[in-house]
Amino acid sequence: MTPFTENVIKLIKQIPEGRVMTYGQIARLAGSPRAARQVVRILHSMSKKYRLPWHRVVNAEGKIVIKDEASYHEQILKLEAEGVALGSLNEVNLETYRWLP
DNA sequence: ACAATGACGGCAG
DNA sequence: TCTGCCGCCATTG
Repeated sequence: MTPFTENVIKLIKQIPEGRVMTYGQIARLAGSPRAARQVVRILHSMSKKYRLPWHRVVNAEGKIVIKDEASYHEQILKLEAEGVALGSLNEVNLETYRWLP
């Protein structure tokens, strides 16, 4: 476990309901501005071991770019359940929902 | 132990 | 403006 990983986990756990963060934003706050992929990896693997709100993390466009379709739909449902309005292309209005720590 | 990969992002062309 | 390539580095096979 690295400090970066811990930071990422902490940040994700801090995201309130009804808000979202982007991968790049998390990477930046965790100390590695270009390490979005690590955030992805951490989310992917850690969400299984820890209970992380991974569904509150979207890409820089506010869209969900997950490969696994089951998880993709699950994320949409969870976001809607928390009050996040999704566009016709399942995109989040980051101006409105982006969480700033 | 080593190589490939991965829910992305930014800069270059 | 839009497309594509490269960086990033922990985790997984």
